[in-house]
Amino acid sequence: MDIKKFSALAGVSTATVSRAFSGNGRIKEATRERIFKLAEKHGYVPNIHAQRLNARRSEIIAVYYSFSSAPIFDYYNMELAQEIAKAAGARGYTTNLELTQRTDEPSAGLQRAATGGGLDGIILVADSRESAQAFVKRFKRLPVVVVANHDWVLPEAAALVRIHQASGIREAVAEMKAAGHTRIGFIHGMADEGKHRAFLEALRANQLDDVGAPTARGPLSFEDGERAIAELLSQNVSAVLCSTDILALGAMSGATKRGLRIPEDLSIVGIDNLAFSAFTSPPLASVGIPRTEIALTAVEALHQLVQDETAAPGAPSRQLIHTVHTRFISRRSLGAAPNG
Amino acid sequence: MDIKKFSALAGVSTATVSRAFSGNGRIKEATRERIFKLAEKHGYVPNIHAQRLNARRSEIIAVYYSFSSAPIFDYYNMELAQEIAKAAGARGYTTNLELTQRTDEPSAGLQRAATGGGLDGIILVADSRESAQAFVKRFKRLPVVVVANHDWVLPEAAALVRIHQASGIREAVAEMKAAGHTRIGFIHGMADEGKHRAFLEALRANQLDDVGAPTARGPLSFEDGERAIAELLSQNVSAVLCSTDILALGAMSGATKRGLRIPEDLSIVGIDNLAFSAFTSPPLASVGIPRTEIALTAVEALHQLVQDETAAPGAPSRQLIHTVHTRFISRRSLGAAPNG
DNA sequence: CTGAAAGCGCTTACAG
DNA sequence: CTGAAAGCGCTTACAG
Repeated sequence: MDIKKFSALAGVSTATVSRAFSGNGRIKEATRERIFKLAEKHGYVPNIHAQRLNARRSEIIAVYYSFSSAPIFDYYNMELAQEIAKAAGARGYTTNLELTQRTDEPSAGLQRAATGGGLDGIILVADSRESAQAFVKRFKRLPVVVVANHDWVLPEAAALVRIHQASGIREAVAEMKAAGHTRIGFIHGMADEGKHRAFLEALRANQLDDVGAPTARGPLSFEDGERAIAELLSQNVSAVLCSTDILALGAMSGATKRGLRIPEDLSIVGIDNLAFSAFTSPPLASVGIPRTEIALTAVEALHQLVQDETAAPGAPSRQLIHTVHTRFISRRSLGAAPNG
Repeated sequence: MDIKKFSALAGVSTATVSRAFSGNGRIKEATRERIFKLAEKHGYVPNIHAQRLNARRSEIIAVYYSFSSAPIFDYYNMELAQEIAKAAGARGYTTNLELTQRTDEPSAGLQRAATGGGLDGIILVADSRESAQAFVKRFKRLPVVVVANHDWVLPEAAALVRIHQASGIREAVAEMKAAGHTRIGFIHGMADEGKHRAFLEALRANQLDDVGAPTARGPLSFEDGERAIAELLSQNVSAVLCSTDILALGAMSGATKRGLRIPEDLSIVGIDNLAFSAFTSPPLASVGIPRTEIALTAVEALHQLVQDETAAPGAPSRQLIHTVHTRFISRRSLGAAPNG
């Protein structure tokens, strides 16, 4: 049943049917109602592709993750994707779940949709400036919002949502200091120079030794965390900040295996505040990322770009920059220093 | 740049350009190459909505979760959605990430897409027969694959992927028995009658008391697990099977808080085998769900339905039923019974 | 308020 | 192998 058959059946023109469904143009309330009733009865629904073809708009966005090396679609990113999908849905957009094996090579589906009008825009979650830049360049014509760590400057991006990791990290280090820790280690994640820099700054701000701060590489998995903590323990740390909660959980596990109690013998703090981090044993103190705020901000920014593009196609617009702040979440894995 | 401008520019008809891109119809290799070069140069890409309008096909599917009460889009479902998106991508489909607040009311976007031709099909992950039936009825015209627990019969569903929870649960109980456990408790999740029944059967199969087996309700969160384990501990269990890993983690946490060591004093086993369950402390023994197999099977089945529908629209086809088996994954949270 | 008709950007029988 | 033309199912100026 297409609009032609249906309009004949309803005894009106296709134009009238179209107006009834789109809400555009004047139409008598009575006719509209009659059309709706009939549509319901005969199961007529406008074809969405014909509408999109006309509108040159799809109401679909994609969330894409661009990483500097291995692709990670881990819990953190899943939770963020969820929030974005929710915020996008509230704005009338459908969200594509994009997963890809190669970080430097968007999937064929994404490519196709993005260049062929199948996507109104993309929210790019990127962990390195280079990959974000490459991505933005590749999809020059499409509205792209980049969600990024704080200290990036990305002139090419039309919109930028920056996560100010430093605020939460500063709070975390202050808490550690307050708990009597003076020798604090750091476990690296992927492409986390920003976090590490913020950590060093926080040490200085708290009159702690930043030059001699013990460091170990993750970068990614629970096992990486287990391995890394072993390294750090030989360097006599009493507390460790980890670049991600996953690494922190690995670190807790590794320390426990070595017979240490957390937090009595060793304090561990993560970054990300995953949903389950509140429920590990002990519960993991972590730097909380405001996912909902990030999602809302990114979707609003994208919507703005889409609107602007509609209003004045091709017109250069001012870069939108938003910054969201992180906050330390205190939990039992951070305790008093052993002999403080 | 549309096909008209571009074909003029290339000095051929729109038909030829179309054939170059679609791969349908004969076309001289040389012309095709020339067209590709030119398209690359001028940035011409066929409009995807026009193509879909013609094809009456979108190459988009949705994964939808239908739950008997509160909506849950937890780690388990996220991991499954990932696998489905991956399998779908390999088949050329894009996957929509559907999240909804009301379980009985698909989102407006899903509704619209599903009925307006925006979706080729839906993979429905359902935890109750009723909700699955209602869903299938609602989207009568659309290919729907239902991913469900084992013992469902769902005549309305065109395709069914059944997760045979009983096989893994049987193995789990056998292992507990082998470890000397004779009094095994169960923590309920949501809509998990199937799992519970399998548990009772497994007890009987192992000559254990199924009538007196202590039981507590979850149903959902870590906290639920913490609460439930407290109930069970007063009933003198030495091992507990939990309906989900999340509940199991809560149970471990609750038991630990009460001063019990796992597995020395109490053994805990989950169901789902989440990615992080291998890394909790102690690592959580669990019934593994073959997510990749489920995803592949579901996508293949859906693809099959789509193909059938294309070949013979409206023709009733045989119901596709696949069963995938679960398996017990042994880890440290299951140990010898205290005084066995 | 409603309709006839052109147009959105492709594809595909049908001819050649 | 290639082209002219009708068609996919809507929308929207333009008239009335």
